[in-house]
Amino acid sequence: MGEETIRVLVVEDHHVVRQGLVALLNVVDGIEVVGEAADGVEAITQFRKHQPNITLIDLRLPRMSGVDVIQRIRMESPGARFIVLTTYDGDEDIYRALQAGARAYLLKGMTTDELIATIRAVHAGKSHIPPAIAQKLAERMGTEELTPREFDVLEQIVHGKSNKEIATELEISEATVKTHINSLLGKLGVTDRTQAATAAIQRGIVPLESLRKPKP
Amino acid sequence: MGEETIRVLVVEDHHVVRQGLVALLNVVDGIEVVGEAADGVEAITQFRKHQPNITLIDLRLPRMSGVDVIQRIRMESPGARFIVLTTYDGDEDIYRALQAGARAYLLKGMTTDELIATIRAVHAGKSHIPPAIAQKLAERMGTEELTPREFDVLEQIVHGKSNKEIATELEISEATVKTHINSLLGKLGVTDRTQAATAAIQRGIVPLESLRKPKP
DNA sequence: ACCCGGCTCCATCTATTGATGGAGGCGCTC
DNA sequence: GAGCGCCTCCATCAATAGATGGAGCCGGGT
Repeated sequence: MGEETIRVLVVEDHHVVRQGLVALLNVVDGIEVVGEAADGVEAITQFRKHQPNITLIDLRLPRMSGVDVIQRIRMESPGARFIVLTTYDGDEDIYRALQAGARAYLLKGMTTDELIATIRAVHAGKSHIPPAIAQKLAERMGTEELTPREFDVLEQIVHGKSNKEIATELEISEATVKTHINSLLGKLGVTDRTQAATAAIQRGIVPLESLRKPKP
Repeated sequence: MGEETIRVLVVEDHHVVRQGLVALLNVVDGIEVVGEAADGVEAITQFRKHQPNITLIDLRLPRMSGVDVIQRIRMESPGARFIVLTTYDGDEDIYRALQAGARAYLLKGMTTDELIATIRAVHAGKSHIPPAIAQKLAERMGTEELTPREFDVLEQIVHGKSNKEIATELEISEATVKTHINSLLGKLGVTDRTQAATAAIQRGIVPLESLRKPKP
């Protein structure tokens, strides 16, 4: 195995980073970049077109998230192999990406050698999760899952809503909002809504980007 | 002007991104990468050693922040020219970097052509701030400055402390804490501590990284 | 059928938070 | 030295937030 050239698709929205990656990989023996995509939708198009052996993918993408792309492609091509490549290390994203079927998770701080070694390893059928990431996953395991409703409430809290506003927004009573808050505080291991908000952001449960714009 | 080769120093902690940038720039006519640094301290060493015309620098660096590096180097070499290159667009960092003397601020999403054009422009003595960034700066201008004490309190709020805990931590009375909170809420344009916390994170006033570890 | 977990609601009580107005000290600037 | 902004403290009040315990409904699984 590994005799043939490894065909790679690079999905990354930052032009310079993507072009840099392509430049770096194309000079490596046995690796060929067969396609590039700058957003999630393009990623799927490019995947179908080139059927790469390995897809190097960032999770933060315009139009469709990396996690969604992985899920979607794996439905069509269960054998597809993904290496997640990202700067961000929010626990939640790591978890979701691996759930979706990513074989490896690399932070952008790794060396070129590590990247290449990982590409070869994953192509050979192996998985690779760095110790630092494995650590976070282990920590996460202890964490209880939030119920859908608790998640809704948490989202509103992060967006700065009061209990009354949340009640109106979700069309439930304020008492129920408090009930949900009470249980999510417990699950997150925090003691008040402010801690819940920062924890949610820090762990990537609620994306920071959702704060930028007021809302429709 | 512009006859000679532009000597560039690349400061970026992510290996693949840095190597990608170097690879991209070195094939450009009239630009030569004379040095690389992966953290703030190394950046200063490399600057002294190579005296580059342009320093391409990320703000998020280990050991010493990009803003500190710019300030430090500008004290020694007031003519030094910096182009800030970052993914993150927290208002506060933009402001501080430009204050410190950066001539241009680019997001990593730009194209290679834009990057090269900016390097040439800055070398020719011009400045370059993209419209999106200028926009944020303008918005920021309307914002009142927080006093040192208000900042201390805000920091504690983001870290999930109660008023009582903040009072103890800062060795002031709870009443004083409330006074500070009241005025910082006004300055931030929010109505409660939870909104203050998310706003602080979103605007980059309190770095998200400070949440990772509890603290000594 | 029974049980369990999630979602809903309720009432009650306490603690925390935020608003307001007033007040003295301190250091800087005009 | 008068004025100004910051920091400190105080008291008081109203609004929110959080804890607790109890309750009914529904859907899935044993």
